[in-house]
This record gives sequence, structure tokens and C-alpha cells, in this order.
Amino acid sequence: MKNKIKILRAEHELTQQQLAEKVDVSRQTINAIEKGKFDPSLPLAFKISKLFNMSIEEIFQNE
Amino acid sequence: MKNKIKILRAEHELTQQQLAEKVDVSRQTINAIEKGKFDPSLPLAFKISKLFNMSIEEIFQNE
DNA sequence: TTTTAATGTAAAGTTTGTTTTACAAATATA
DNA sequence: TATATTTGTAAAACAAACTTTACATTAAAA
Repeated sequence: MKNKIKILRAEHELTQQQLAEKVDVSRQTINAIEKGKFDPSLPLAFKISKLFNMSIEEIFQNE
Repeated sequence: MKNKIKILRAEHELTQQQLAEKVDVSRQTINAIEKGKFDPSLPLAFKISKLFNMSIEEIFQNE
């Protein structure tokens, strides 16, 4: 699953650490998701999409 | 996290077993998600939302 | 160029999602 | 009512998400 977190993070001028804190996970989790090592849980996907004011589908693309 | 799977399943006249097969998980997984025992993974949430032609946000409500 | 901040990565451990097997309870059908 | 189908649930095992610690690399700033 692909995602636009890195781009959104850049647009909002957030470091991985800052984003991690805002959605309450570790920096490594953000890094791993950005690098496609695994997909976020649904609750985390919701937190991220709310933070950026976007739908989950706009941020995460299945396949 | 709440969801409308049971309702959607009824509308589409699908058993838990049939839905499980369509989204490629076990019946127990569907049952557990319906009963709120745990949240689906993001990939599974995508499969379910595509099956019902709805957005993830329409089916799953965070908190 | 030196120092600091940010990112990439890895291993070990915990938690959560999922499967399999199995059985009991509820609902529909004969 | 008897039988079959559907749903609820539970335990053991495994997989995926996530944490913590730790260090190396890259990029930015002094």
C-alpha cells in the first residue's frame, strides 16, 4: 500500500518526530510507514487523515 | 471504533461466511470486527469498503 | 568545516489482528 | 418439532503493527 505521508509532512513542515508525536506513535513507526515497510493500523490511518484534514483514501492507496 | 458491517451485510444479504470469503479472511475475523473485538487492518478496511462501494469513513467511525 | 538535527535502519520485545479448530446458542427452514 | 444454517465465542498459534534502544548516514545550520 502506497501513501503520501512524506509529501504531506513536507507541505506541513513537520519532521517525522513531530508527526509521530501528533498522532501518538514512535518516530520509527512513521518512518516505517513512509518507507512502505508496513501499513498503519486503521486507527492510526484515521488519526493521520484527521490531522491533515483529508480522507483516508486520499492519503493511502491500496495496491 | 464502530462500524456498519452488520447492517451492510444485511442489506446485501450476505452471511458472515460469505462476506469473509469475498474479502479473504476467516468468518471469525468478520464476527470479531462486527462485535467490536478489534479493528480491521487498513488493507482489510479497504477491501470491505470497495466491496460495498463506500468510503472507509462511511463504514468505520473512529471512537 | 564542525556541530546539530533529521532520517534510515536493525534487533528484541509487546500488542493487536488473523487463522484454525471446535463447540454452543440462536435462527431459519423442512 | 426436528434439522440445517448462521452466529457467538474461546483457546492456541502465528503474523503484522508498534515500541524501545541504539547506532549510522544524510542534510541543515553554525
